[in-house]
Amino acid sequence: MGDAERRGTALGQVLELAILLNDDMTRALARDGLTVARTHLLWELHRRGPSTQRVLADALGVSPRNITGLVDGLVATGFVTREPHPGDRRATLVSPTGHGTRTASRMEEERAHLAELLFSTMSERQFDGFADGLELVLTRLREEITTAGKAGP
Amino acid sequence: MGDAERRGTALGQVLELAILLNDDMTRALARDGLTVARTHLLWELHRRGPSTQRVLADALGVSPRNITGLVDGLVATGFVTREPHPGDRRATLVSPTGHGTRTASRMEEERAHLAELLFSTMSERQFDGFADGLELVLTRLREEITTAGKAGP
DNA sequence: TATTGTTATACTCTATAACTATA
DNA sequence: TATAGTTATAGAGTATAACAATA
Repeated sequence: MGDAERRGTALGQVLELAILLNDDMTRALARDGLTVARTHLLWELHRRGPSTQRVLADALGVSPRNITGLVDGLVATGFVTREPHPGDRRATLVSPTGHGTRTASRMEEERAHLAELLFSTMSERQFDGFADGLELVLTRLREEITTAGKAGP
Repeated sequence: MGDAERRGTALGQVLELAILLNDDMTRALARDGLTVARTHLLWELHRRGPSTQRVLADALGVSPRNITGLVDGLVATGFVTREPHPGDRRATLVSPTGHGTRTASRMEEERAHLAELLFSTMSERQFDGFADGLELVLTRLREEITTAGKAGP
């Protein structure tokens, strides 16, 4: 196998990994009554503590209108609450409920468990080699994106 | 840094890589008037040649109704055609247009270019280490999915 | 009776634009 | 005048269920 072909194979595997991880997460979240987008919001809230919708819109990089919808869904399913912001009557403060906090914490544990599961079969040397390559690929991709912004399927 | 922490960092980087690749592809496809889902269909068509919608539904793992919508979009934007199936008057045959075929071919080239860009800075040894680890991670994840089907965010 | 694709209906994520209430 | 969040509108992706035409 030539270099180009081996690189193509590796890229294919990276893309497959991305798809499998995404599908797996989507399935797992659905069991909790969550979607990927709503979980992303819950996650930011878990990290930042109670926040205005404006802050969340900037954090997630989506429109304020979109945040309204995501918060609507999370309120309806009991993961967050919407309360008047003390001090700015235009704003609302979104906070995780107990259920929301417990769910986010559990997801942290499950993520650690997944990391363990994926990497525990590797030898120290294998893991280091993988981690080094990963770091390089990520750096290269970040550069490429800030430079131009183009890719294939 | 302990093992658990290093594994957590690596998983985080894998997830970031997945997100960056997805965003990058979405942006690039939008310039061609395509979306990820429509491109996936065009791609299958490019590989399989003219196919019925039923076959495409099975190939993409989505509902026949969804294929109707995706094909509608691709017909409207000139990437594929819908014709009566000779031999089964229930079915329709979806085929790539010249534009569709050219676009798919160009995407193949761009993909090879991306692989080159991501991996060309690595030494032979680095690449091999990364590819080995990637193979292991993918195998482990596939196992996990067929076994149960659970993960974190 | 089984299969192919459609119409009908619904939910989620996403965006822009116009508008309300407040700063 | 500027900001926070909403309503209004729109498009894309996804699903199930009912139905038509054909096998």
